[in-house]
Amino acid sequence: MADIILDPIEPPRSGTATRSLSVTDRIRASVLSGDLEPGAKLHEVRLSETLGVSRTPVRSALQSLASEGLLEYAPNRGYSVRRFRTSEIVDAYEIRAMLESLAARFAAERGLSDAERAAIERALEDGDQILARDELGEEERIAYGTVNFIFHDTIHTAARCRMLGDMVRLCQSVPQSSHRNVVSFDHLDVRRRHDDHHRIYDAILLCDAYRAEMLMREHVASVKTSLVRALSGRPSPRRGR
Amino acid sequence: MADIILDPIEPPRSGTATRSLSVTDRIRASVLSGDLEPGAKLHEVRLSETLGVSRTPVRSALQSLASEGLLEYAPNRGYSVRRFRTSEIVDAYEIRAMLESLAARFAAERGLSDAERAAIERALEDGDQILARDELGEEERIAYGTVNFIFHDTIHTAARCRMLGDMVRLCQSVPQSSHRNVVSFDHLDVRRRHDDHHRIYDAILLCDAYRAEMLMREHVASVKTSLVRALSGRPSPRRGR
DNA sequence: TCAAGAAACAATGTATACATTTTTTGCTGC
DNA sequence: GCAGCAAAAAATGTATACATTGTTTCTTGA
Repeated sequence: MADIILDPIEPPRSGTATRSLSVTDRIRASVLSGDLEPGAKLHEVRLSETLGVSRTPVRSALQSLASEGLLEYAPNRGYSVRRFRTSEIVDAYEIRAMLESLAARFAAERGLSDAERAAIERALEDGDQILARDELGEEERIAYGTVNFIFHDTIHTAARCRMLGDMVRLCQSVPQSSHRNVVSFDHLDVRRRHDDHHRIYDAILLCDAYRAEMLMREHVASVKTSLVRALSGRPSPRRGR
Repeated sequence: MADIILDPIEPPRSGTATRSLSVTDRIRASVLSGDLEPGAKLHEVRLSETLGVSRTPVRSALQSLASEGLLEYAPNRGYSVRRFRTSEIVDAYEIRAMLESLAARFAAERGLSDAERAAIERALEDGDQILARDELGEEERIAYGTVNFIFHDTIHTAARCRMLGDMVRLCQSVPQSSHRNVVSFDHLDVRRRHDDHHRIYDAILLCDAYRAEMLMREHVASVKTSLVRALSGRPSPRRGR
């Protein structure tokens, strides 16, 4: 039984958000980490006992996670962990490519704030520094993952479109699709994609909306390609350099 | 007070779905129709009394609608009808253009079932017939709205990508963005867009993924253009014909 | 032995009471 | 009259009891 890993929710110390939100985060983490296996049924009473809360916040959390697409719901039959086919995970990257390319276009059309420019430039410099080395250790990978996240997230913000940000988040809340995995690919691929970041930023600065869109679309699509390659077990092709 | 229009929920006659779902549909309709004004606060007790149910299904419904993006939620402060700026409604069409163009590409790449081919061809023929007249009455507009919906919905189905369908639905669940409005534009615009449908279907049949994508993107974007024109009060330009 | 049905069980759906937080009200003092 | 604070009111958050639905198990009959 997989829900043994779920420790009780903290006592209601003030300043904490509602129990419903805490429980939601806890269960979401269990699903995304794979501790709760796909297809597993989520019993309200069992969860409430494990987490030390009543069924009310548990039900609220399950409903939230279902609307995020992480759980399946059937009336009178409860919730279960959604099964994601590989094709769905790959398709999620195609969708992200469309959404993020639109975000890049919006950012180019609508301009960056000073803070956003600073954040991106910082992310680019930090990335340059991390990738200067020949080999990447676990620590560097995590660090670059953060840098990568900041770059993309800042552009989503600069797009000034809440719905777009929400949808990108939906794409990312798919098991095995988290941004952590992105950096676990080939070193050369990561460098190439960091190069993409520089180009995308240039296009946005120049208000070249078309180029920003196309570059971002290709950028995200290349992650899909790397993913497919990794899933099929084939090594990444050596390009002439 | 606007929630007078909400009649009580039907008694629990069997065969009906859960009260939570009924309440969700009821409140969603009130929000989309504009009976509940943007920014209005939704009090759980008041709603439960008006609808003749307890707070439990009301809370469930409010949470659902918030995750659909129709309501705002703040912990300990409840739910209110989300205000949509005009820019957000327009942006929703840009997002739809990206998503539906991807759906058209997927449909072209993955092929149509016999039933889907039949459904689209039926929609195209019905549309031809409706638009053959010189003027469109209210009845014809509603009929064409249905035809238009079937065309797009069938392509979403043919894309074989649940996440894509879910996201398009999110785009459509924006006030003033319902497909009903699409047909209330200029007659020539509607004809032009029906022509688009024919071309898109051709491209999908020919497995021309690139063309299907581009045509669909322009198709949805043109709705945005019509919307912007309608919002700004300018008449649609007469093109030479 | 197996299919069909009924009863027991267990799960989810709903109502309601209580707890906590937010908002309002009204008082006090300047 | 108004700023600031305290108490009261009202709203949301949570727990729990009950209702309804779904599932399992056991019995019964062929």
